[in-house]
Amino acid sequence: MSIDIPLAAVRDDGGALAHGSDSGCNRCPLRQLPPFQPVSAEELALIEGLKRGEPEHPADALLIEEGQADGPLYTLLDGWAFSFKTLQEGRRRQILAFLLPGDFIGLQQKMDEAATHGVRTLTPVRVCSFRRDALWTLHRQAPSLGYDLTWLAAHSESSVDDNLLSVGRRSAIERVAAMLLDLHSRTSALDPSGDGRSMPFPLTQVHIADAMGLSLVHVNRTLRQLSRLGLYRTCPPGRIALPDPAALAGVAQLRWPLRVPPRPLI
Amino acid sequence: MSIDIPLAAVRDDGGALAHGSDSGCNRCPLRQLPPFQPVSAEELALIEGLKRGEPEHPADALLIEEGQADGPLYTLLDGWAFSFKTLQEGRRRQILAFLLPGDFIGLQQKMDEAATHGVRTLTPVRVCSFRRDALWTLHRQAPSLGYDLTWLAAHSESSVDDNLLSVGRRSAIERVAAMLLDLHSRTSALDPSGDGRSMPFPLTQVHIADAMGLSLVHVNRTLRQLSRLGLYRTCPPGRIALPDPAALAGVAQLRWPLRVPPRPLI
DNA sequence: CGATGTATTGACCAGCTTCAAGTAACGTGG
DNA sequence: CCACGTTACTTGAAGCTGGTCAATACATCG
Repeated sequence: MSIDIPLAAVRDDGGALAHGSDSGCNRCPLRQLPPFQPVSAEELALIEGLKRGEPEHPADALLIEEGQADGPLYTLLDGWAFSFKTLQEGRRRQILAFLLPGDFIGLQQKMDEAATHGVRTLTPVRVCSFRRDALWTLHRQAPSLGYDLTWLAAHSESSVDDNLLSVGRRSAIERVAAMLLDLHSRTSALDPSGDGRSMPFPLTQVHIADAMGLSLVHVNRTLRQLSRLGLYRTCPPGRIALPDPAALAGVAQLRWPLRVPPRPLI
Repeated sequence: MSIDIPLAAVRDDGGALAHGSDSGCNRCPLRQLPPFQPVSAEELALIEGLKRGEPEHPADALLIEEGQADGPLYTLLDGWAFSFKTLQEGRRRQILAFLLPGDFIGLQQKMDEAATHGVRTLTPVRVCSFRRDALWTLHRQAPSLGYDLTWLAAHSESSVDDNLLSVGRRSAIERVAAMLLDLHSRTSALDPSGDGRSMPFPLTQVHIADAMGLSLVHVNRTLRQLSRLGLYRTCPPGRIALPDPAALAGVAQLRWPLRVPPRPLI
């Protein structure tokens, strides 16, 4: 059994944030990375004013519970997570999207009375925690950041769209290949020093199955098949290698390379 | 039953609601319907200023093409449409969501260089067409409407989330039942004078198949099965009846009734 | 009155699920 | 340090859900 109490056991080291040009957010290592668009000093100050801290959560922790009424608002700083929905009791969950550093968490839940999907960590994570009213304040005080929020919401859908296309219309091997490539592209963009062939991979085969609408057993067979084709290899601990991404893209019915658009970071 | 705090703030500082204005948008019949939240006179004026017209399109018309660079921006006023993605050549499309009056079309495409999904009409439609720069103008000049745009984007994902849950984790009969109930709830909310049992239904079985990740043949068998169970009946022309929605919800593994939250209309 | 699109049904079979069993890796406590 | 529990991974066998192919019926519309 995992720890399922969203806010318990979380240490929040907020309150000690500097408010100057040399402040914390300005030195946020994420902002230096190529995928993220620059922001003005004013925007940065506003964001920093809404920040509450950088709590950490362990692996396999529930950040947002399905149906939760007034959940948190985060930007994922470090680690992996995923959003999911479940059908009734006991039946397997459907993973909607995998969340990587820079992804915004809780937007959807804040737009509704109750969270329509849950969010759970895959690895230990560090998040940037925002005040409960951050969404409205961002919109009101900085239209450009409000626009960015709409951007994030729209692209969050885009990611689910891709997943739905896979689950609805691709065969098992195509689905798995497409998923591996998607994660490969996104992690590569976040790690300019990477070798472009191997990547961190904290998912178990159960996660792949839950994301792709497949059974665990069949995911295993499919991965073995990709192995035999020389398109997939595990390189412990917690990493995998994709020796030939272009060929994998051929299997996935995907045009390569995948586009990773520049994106706002809030 | 509580309204989200930021939303309440939006409405509070919005000033007097539009009552006596004689403008076109004010008389928009959609705005009178219960699912749609009221807007202030100022907001309404801004929206109206961005409006370009109310073009009509025939049935089965492509409103947005996949990959299109600078597409249109609409609110659907009358008729049905759907968004979709396709894999390569010849292979069947995946329908992502069905669009009903009040739904915003083109938001996602405006947030990217190119449309990530296409949009096609199901019936003849009338749309409210906006200027190309409407999104940014709305955010800049009326934060409350910018907030509404984020709301619309988030709920657009929510709809795809539901679909993904169905396609990934429900059996054929559960999927079809869930889809019928979703459309039933949404159309009922838009038609207070309806009888609550029958609804307009412009979809063919091919559309159902494309939305649910099933083959046409199997959709047909599934509908016949629901017929035999007394949960589904066609009542031409272009309508269906769901004699027992609660029982159908049981089949779909869905709690009934479905919540149709009050929503912004732009 | 063909042409087209939609619905329906049967026969066959493949992709995937389920069930079952066994292996490997790892951490924990005696 | 090893026995044991736990979790992840692997493989085989059997069977079901749903796909494909094919044929027919039916309606609408030039």
